[in-house]
Amino acid sequence: MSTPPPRRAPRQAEAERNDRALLQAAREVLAIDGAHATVAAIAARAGVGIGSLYRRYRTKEELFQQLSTLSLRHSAEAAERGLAAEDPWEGLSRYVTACIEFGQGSLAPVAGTIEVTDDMRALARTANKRLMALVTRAHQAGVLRPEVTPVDISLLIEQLARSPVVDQLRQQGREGLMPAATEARKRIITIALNGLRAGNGDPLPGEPPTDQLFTERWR
Amino acid sequence: MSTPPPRRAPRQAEAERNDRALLQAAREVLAIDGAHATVAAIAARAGVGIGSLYRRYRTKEELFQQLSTLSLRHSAEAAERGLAAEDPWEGLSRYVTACIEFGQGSLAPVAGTIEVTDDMRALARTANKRLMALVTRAHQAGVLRPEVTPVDISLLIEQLARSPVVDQLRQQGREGLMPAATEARKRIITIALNGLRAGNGDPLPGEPPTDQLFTERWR
DNA sequence: CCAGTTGCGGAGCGATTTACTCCGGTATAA
DNA sequence: TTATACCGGAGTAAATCGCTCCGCAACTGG
Repeated sequence: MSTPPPRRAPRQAEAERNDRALLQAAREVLAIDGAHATVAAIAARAGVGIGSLYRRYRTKEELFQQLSTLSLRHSAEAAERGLAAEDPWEGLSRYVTACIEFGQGSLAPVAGTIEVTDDMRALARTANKRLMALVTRAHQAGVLRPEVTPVDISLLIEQLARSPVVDQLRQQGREGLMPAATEARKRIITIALNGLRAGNGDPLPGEPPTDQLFTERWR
Repeated sequence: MSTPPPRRAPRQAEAERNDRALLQAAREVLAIDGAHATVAAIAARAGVGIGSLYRRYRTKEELFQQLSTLSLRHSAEAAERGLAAEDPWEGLSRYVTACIEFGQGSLAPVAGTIEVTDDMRALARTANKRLMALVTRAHQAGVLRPEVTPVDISLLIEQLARSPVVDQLRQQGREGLMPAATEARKRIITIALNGLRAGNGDPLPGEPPTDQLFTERWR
């Protein structure tokens, strides 16, 4: 009848490692399989049993929500770091690079399939506000093509956030070629970033895109 | 006992229309669902019965092989047109644009899952030879960044050949936003092409990628 | 060493989805 | 009208899905 004394969980460290592995694995599997990503594939890639996944997240949707929240938080932080940089171009290009490397783009396929929480909405607003500041500052410094809008930047990030080469080599298990693929990917990103700089090449066609393109997909 | 006179097939025109619709639908579904694309989804998007699909192609693999062959043929032809252009930059950039618009990138997920025919190998060789010529000519004219290799170009095409925004809006059936998405996509492509031009921005990092990255994936 | 507790992996479950077959019906040329 | 070539999609066995459950291993306090 006595209250048992509080005890430190025996295997808590392993649990935390597993959680991180699950989140990273989920990003990778989502990048490869898109909307058809399965919990079995995620658990397998994390080197973790299915049971452990379902102890931490009650459903597949809950896992994806957590993934989205973390991604948005990371994006907001990256934008803050970008604004902290002295050089406007450095700030913007580091923001873009950070978003790409974190695997922001893996989340595209879950848009519309999960319920958007208030947390997610607030983080998205913050990140977007900071991105606008980054773009404005770069425009004023004259280092960014004047026609480029924040939505252009977001779409460019989304476009570069998945790497067909890297994803497919991962899927085929050809780990030996991965370093070369990662290097090649960095070159592609550099090319795209160079295309954003002021003074180079053809003007951008069409009207500036509205952010409806970006928000509407999450319903 | 007389030989029956040759007759024109009653519904042959419809059959041809269906074939074209199937191929286009396959490209779209592959772009959205990747390796998990199903025959049912392809037939439905084409507005055609499953039976009609299987009358034309004995298996799913046969359909994908035909798709790959057509895509390679298109790529070789686009490179030829590029070489025919007078301006070296115009020739290269039209080749890139043509490859992207044809949906070259939809095929990435089928790499390694289908048997490569001799036809496909020959077409790939031709296309690659012409791409090398395009790149060399652009280098000699001094309009292309000197570090850029043909493999860089191929990887850039692959990177741009799928559009996260467009694909997802299609999947969600939001046809109303598609024109805006298509315009926005063109801006992204222009940005990337501008990044290829000589004289702008940072140098490309790392070693030039080997074409092992590109060939190995088809086993 | 022994209990006691906590988290582990994965076999198994019912429901769904898969590639593909088969056949009754329909559009078209003669 | 009749013959023919092609159509759509219900149906089939097999595979796969998200998720539950439980026997077992790893760790802590005595």
